[in-house]
Formats: sequence, C-alpha cells, structure tokens
Amino acid sequence: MITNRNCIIRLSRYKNALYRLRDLGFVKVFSDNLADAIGVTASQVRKDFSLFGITGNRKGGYEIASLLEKLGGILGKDRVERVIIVGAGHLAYALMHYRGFEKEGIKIEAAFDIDPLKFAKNAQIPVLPIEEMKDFVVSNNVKVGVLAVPEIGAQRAADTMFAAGIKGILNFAPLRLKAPNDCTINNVNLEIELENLVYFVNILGKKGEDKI
Amino acid sequence: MITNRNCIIRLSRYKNALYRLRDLGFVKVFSDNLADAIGVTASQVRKDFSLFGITGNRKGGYEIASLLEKLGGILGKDRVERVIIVGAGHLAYALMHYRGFEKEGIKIEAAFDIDPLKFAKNAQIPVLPIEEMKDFVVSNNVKVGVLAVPEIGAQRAADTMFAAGIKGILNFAPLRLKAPNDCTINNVNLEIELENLVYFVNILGKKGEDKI
DNA sequence: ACTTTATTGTGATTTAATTCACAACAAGTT
DNA sequence: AACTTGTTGTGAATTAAATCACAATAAAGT
Repeated sequence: MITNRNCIIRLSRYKNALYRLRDLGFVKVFSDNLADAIGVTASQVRKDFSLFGITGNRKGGYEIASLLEKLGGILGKDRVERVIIVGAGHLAYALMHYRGFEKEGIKIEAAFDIDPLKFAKNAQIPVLPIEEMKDFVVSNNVKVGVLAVPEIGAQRAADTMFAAGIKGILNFAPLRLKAPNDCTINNVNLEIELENLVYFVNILGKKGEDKI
Repeated sequence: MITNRNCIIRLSRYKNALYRLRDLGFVKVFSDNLADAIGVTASQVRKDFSLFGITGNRKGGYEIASLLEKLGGILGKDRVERVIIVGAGHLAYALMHYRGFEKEGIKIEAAFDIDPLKFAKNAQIPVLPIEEMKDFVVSNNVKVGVLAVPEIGAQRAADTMFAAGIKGILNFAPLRLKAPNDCTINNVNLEIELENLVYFVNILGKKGEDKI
C-alpha cells in the first residue's frame, strides 16, 4: 500500500499529461516523454509505475489508453466522485463555478451553510442548511467534502461532516483539524503557500521549485 | 541554505501556533508543545530550529516573542509583502475578500484582467487592464503574484508576469508553467488535491494524512 | 553546595525516497 | 538468423529526511 503523497500526486500529473498527449493523437508514450511533461526523471516514472504493477513494452513504451485506464483505477476515477462543500462563501462560489472538476469525474453536489441568506434550494448546485447535510451525505453516499468556512467555525463544521459520514476533507481553514482515525485531511493553506513562496523568492533562484 | 519545502512549511505552522499561544498569554514554550500543536515530533521541532540556528534555553524552553521574531525574519515577515492577482474571476474575488492575509503581512494590491467588464480602477483593491501590470509591478516593487486565469491563457499570463519582474507565482491553473531559472512556481491544483484525497479515502485509514 | 529534574542541541542512526545502472528483451535491420 | 538499437523493469546505491538517544546544562529543590 503506497502512502507516499508525492508519488500519488505524480500519478495525477502523469494522467493529466497523458490526456493531453492522447488528445494530440498520440497512442504510445515513453517514460522520458512523461518525465519531461511533468518535470521528473524517467527513472522516477518507471519506478512509480513499477510500484503499482504498471508495465509497458520493452522497446515499445506504454500504450496511452491502457495507462490512463490503470491510473484511473488507482486514483478512483473509474466512477464519478460526489463532493459537497461546507461553507457557502466566496471560495465555495469559486469552486462551484469552476469548470474543470467535471472532466476529472468530480461532481460538486451541494453546498451547506448556516446563514439562511445563502440558501438556494433550487440552484443548479443547491445551497442547503447545514442541518440537512447528514441526510444528504447518507442518501448520496458522499465520502469527500471541502471545508471552506472561517477558522472560527471550522472544527465544529468538520465534526458535523465526520458525524455525517464524510471520510475525507479538503480543508481551506488555516488550522489543524482534529479528525477520527479513519478520516483523511488534506490542507490547502493559502497564507502558508504565499509565505512559502516568499521564502523561496527571497533565497533567490528556483531552488525551492514546487517539490511535489 | 535550506530548500526543503516541508521544513519551511513547518516553520509557518510553528509561527501560527506561536501566535495563538502568545494570544493566550503564554510567554515560553517547549519543543513538545509546538510538536503537539502542529502534529510532529519534538525532535523534529528542535532539528528544524537547529537548522536555522534558532536556540532556546536548556530547561527553560523557548521564549515565544523571540521565536516569533526569528521565524518572521526567516520567512520574510519582517515587512509587508505586496502581491498581485492575475485573472479577476471568482477565485480572485475570493482571495481579494479573504481577511486572513492581512494578519500575515500579505497585502493584495491589485488584480489584472483582459476583460474590460472586470475593470474597477477605484475599488479598494483595483482591477486593472493587464497592460498596466508592468508599470504597477515595477513602481510598487511587487515580487510575488497569484495566477488565477483559465488554463488556456495561463502560460501567456505567466510570461507577462515574468516580463514585469515577478519572481514567484502561486499558480492555480492546472498546468506546469515554464518559468525562468530565477523564478519560483508553487502550484495549487484543486483537481489533484481532491483526487489525492479520494485515493487516501479509498485506501482507508488516515495513512495519507497530509504529509506536509 | 550538592542533587535532582527537565529540556535543549545535535551527532549517530534509521527510514524513506530518488537515482543509478544494467540485464532483459522486443522490434527493427542486415 | 544473427545483430543492432532502444526501452523497460528493478535491484543496488545514493541521497535526503526524520528519528533516536544522550551529553550538556540550566533551573529548582534539599
């Protein structure tokens, strides 16, 4: 069981690069093409594939269609992933309007908030009272949610999500969430991202280029 | 020169935890308090500090005020960091309204777009034509920018930023930007973040807990 | 003043991730 | 059919990151 986050992120990047190559009409690809595309070494590509038992043809490289299928399977893209957003603020609005999840099989199903002014039961992506979250999550079998509320209410909102059956949270609130043992938290902290960027800009050069 | 991104991110987290402790009235802190606060080992905390020549008192731990000052210096928080946003869409709007950068000394100075409908020269954070970016960047000595345009225009927009003198980009477009050698790119790819989350939810447990 | 206790600071060790390097081999060439 | 070429697949080596473990030592207690 591979638990190296960077490795999994590379798989996503390979997949994205492969989509492009395919759309350009390519059928086969070599490890060094993929390596160039995402900025790693060819060894790294082959090792990553090897870790997941993905093989190509010696000499012939890899068949793109087959690779995409295998990567899709590993990353759980063989079905549509239903996602909710908790907190219907500006960020939620941006995510709901982002056309880019769809092609990745990610479907934002609904947003939830405590503010009645935000409710929009009949919108394309409905905004519902947070009390309705549990029913919604259970009946739609949602496992993953985005947490986009202010820091002050974040832990409470997360707890509500866990209680509803959510197993993974993409957390935009700038704090460390406490979570049950079988749940996963991925944090996106924009202050920290910018701060990090400033550090690497300051120490000059691109030594700190996105290490992922 | 430390170029371990995770290490730098930890410094930011220590800093955030320290702000809280300070606001709670604490004056001193031990490595294991900080470790608990951000979810790493006490050794890791001390090693990180040691790497940057930060020392405390044997027995007495670290003085919070002094630690904050040193971390601030390392992370470039001893002055306000001026930042621009390129692309005035929903995400830019969310970032411009986010009250959370301010306390970190991050100031969003302006946004730029090609669409005249978006222009708002006199808004609190002005939205200006992209042609004005270079002048703005030069005269305000901006070094860091957020790239929040659709994938299709992202590389061109980035090139404009580099030409204007931007040295670091926080890139939300889902592609690998080509950048000059002395420039840093940090990517935030929400499709990939969600895909990654789905992977770790699927392999169950929280093995993949945010590795940063 | 001496002893105990608690904590740092860091060299040594371990673990994890990446890169190297090359045998295996498929496809094409003579 | 033998030879050449180019690419994979992976064990071995290397590099990087994290953890361990303990001497050094400051503060508190006796």
